[in-house]
Amino acid sequence: MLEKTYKPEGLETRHYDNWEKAGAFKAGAGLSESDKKNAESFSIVLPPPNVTGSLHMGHALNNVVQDILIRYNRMRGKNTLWQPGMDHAGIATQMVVERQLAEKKLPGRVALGREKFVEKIWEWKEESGGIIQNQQRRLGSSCDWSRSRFTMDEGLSEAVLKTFVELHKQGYIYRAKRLVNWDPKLQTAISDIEVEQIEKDGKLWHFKYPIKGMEGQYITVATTRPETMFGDTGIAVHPDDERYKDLVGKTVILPLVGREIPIVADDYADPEQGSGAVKITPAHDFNDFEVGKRAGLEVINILDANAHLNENVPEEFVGLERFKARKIVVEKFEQLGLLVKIDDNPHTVPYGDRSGVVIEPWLSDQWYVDAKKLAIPAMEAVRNGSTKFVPQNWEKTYFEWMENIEPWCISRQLWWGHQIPVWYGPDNEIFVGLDEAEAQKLADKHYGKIVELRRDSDVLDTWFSSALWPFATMGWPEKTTELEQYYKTSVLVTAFDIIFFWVARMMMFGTHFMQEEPFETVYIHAIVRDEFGAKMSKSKGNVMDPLDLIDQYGADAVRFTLSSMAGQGRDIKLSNKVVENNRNFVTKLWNACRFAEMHDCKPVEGFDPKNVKLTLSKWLLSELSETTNAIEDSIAQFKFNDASSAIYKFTWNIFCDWYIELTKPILFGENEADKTEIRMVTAYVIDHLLHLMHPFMPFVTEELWNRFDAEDVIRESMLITSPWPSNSVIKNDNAKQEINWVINFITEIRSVRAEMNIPAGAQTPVIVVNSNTEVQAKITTHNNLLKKMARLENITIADKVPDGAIQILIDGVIIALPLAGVIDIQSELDRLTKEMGKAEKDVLGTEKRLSNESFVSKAPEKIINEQKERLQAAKKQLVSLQDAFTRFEKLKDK
RNA sequence: GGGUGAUUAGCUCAGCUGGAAGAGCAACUCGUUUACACCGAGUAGGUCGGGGGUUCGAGCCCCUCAUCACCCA
Repeated sequence: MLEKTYKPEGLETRHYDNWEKAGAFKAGAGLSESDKKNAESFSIVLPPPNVTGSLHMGHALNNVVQDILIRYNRMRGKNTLWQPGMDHAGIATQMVVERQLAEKKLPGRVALGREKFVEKIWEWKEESGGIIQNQQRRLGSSCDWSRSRFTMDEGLSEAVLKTFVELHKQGYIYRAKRLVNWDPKLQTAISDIEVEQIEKDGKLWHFKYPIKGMEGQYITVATTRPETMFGDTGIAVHPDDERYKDLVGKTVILPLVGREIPIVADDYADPEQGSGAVKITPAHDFNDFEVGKRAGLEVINILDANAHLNENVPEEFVGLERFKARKIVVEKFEQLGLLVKIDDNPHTVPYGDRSGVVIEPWLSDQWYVDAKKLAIPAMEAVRNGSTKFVPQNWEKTYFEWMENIEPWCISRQLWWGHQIPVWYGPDNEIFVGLDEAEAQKLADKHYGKIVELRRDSDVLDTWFSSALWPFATMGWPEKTTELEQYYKTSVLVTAFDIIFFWVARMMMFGTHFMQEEPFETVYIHAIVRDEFGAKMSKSKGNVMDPLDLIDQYGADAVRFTLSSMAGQGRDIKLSNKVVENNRNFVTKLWNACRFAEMHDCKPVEGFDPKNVKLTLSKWLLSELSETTNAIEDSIAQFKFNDASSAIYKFTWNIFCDWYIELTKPILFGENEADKTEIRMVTAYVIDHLLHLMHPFMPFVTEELWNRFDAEDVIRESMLITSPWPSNSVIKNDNAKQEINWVINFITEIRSVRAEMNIPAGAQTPVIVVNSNTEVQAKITTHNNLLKKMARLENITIADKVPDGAIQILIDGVIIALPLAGVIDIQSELDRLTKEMGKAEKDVLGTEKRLSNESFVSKAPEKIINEQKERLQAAKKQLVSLQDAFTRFEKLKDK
């Protein structure tokens, strides 16, 4: 006997372990060897989370969606692969370990040296890396853990090196001295998208620079970064700016430095901004760099890797930290009388998203991938529909990014990562090879003698390896059977803020190396926020831990919540309340099964749903059939919220609210044949339903399925690998109509009873007027049912509404409840008045519409007929209400 | 500054190619009965952000304004 409520604790891990032990997560699970080859494939690569990461709500949603797809397709007999793993998260991991060493007061990174430090990271990884994978298990994610990969694995590392060498050979990778986003704290270049632009209340300092050869004449420039003035190599004004027209071509003497720098004309200078003249510091600003290039200005780097002033500034300033330098520069200008004014100036400042310090555009030697070229086939794949975005409008974001893509800086000044396979000769000649021996061979050939080589100390950007994920995890560069079976993958599931990070890069490398894009579909889901719509963040303290929620409500409730919210636009606002409601839903399902168990509803082998006799059975099977269709269609369109609501409605509103209630008179009754049928149907429907629900709520369904089997039938498989039910049951409109009539009848009477404050226990007689044989047949068939559900004393047929009876109209048939004496006449008059008001409005509205000539001539016939019918019904209703009103009024007068 | 999206019941959101607005929660009323109080029955609640247009007909299409959010500069 099932307990009164479902208790997920313990049971979830038990099922999970069983599944895993049985190999149910493995690639191709549930299929025989020969079927594996023949079956259609369905594959997903999990966007690899950070090895340092722990599960947050976004991951949870992401996993749930993928798991629904995988479980569904696995049940449908597809050859499935869900490839999990992690990436090594260069910066994040290095930071974690450095922090840990510092906390333990152990020698730090530099003291340890590269080799020892990397060893420490591996130690850390073995011990505490990858917590997230166990957390994913708690959610029920059914990935093939036996295939789990790590971007620093041997195989993946090889693939990474090969990729680099190949791309270099093909001319897609080159070395260049450019401005990069330099993180002075982490001492590495970082990518554009790791830079967060934050709005700050800054200042705009206006400085006067003396013009050479024009005694007492100055040009005023405005700057947000006074300290960079040491690197100024020009002043730009707009070519059309009348104020400065005459000055173009002249030079100014840079204060504090004494360098002579030109005034140039360039569109970049905005006459509306500040003074209209802008100082140009090509080495320390991305825009200035471009201006400098156009005007042929000198590039002077004035900062070192720590963002302190270097030896390119006057001696007294050398070594100053950048913000200190700013203060001093302003003071000096003030002393010299060259400070014009200081305006408040809110503007955005770039911060490193990991380090939290202000990022410095900094000139340095780095390796680049020519992303512009690689982007072309990657864009084409989306344009020609080979890869589809769902929802489609995200392709705009993809194109937007791809079309404006910048060269991808792939070198990082870190120790944790794939060291770049580049060696330098004594004269800095570059040799690229898979290993040192190969590079040495090239060098020996080049120099004609043996020389000592020095390896590039930088590592590759983590995304360089993640970009290979969809195929390197399947064994590339080898030609493996996995690649053949599972590439291109069916779908990538991710959030929109990741389009730039993963999707774009995987698309570029996939199309380039595999000659085939990595994904059929890219499904983009929303971002999970707190109940007020704020981004969850540790500093705000509004983080909802999915594991807490699972502990509190069970994994199935969490999963169902996320899937039913998955359709929401860009933000999902999550609160405990919603999860609680879905926990209640799980309990509801549990109790429905409990009811079935109590009434001995066991699956019967050989039961054929086509042979049922009772209308009630036919109706339920028809609804089930429709629900199955709805779920299948919704999943096919990635509308997980629609699928969820179809499940919810069927289970709660159809199966529990009506079917179970309607079966009670039978199950508690005497008709054994009917009873037997209802038992079989109930068991069959539950069995079918558990299958439908399993992808969404794997634990409770597996548990129920296990406990809910026929005594003499031993389950040969677990629900997870048992086949998706075939939907051969045909819709039955007649049964639907009939049961809906019954439901309607009951609902209407209940409604009036409640409104009239008839005590819940009181049984009332009912008189049916204006009926026909069809209605009378229904009443006869369902007499018992109607009486029980609507609390009726009896149902009689008459041709006149008795005085003082309340009346309800269903499809033109009057249902009268003779309640004179029981109810308050005035309140019935009020009720009738209200009803008449509605009916009248309906009549008038429809009449008006039908008398509109252009409506009648232009609207489609179907609509016109609908309106006519509507008018008829409304009129009938109105007349009948008016009759009732008159009768009651008379009663009142008496 | 550029882009994207949102605005529907008190709250959170559905609403397919235009045919008289739906769900869950919350609120209120009432609970006979053993699947379930993590429940049941019922009630109330909306000028679909404002304005204009197209159409026989607009929550949906077009224009415009407003507010909010996010992304990129």
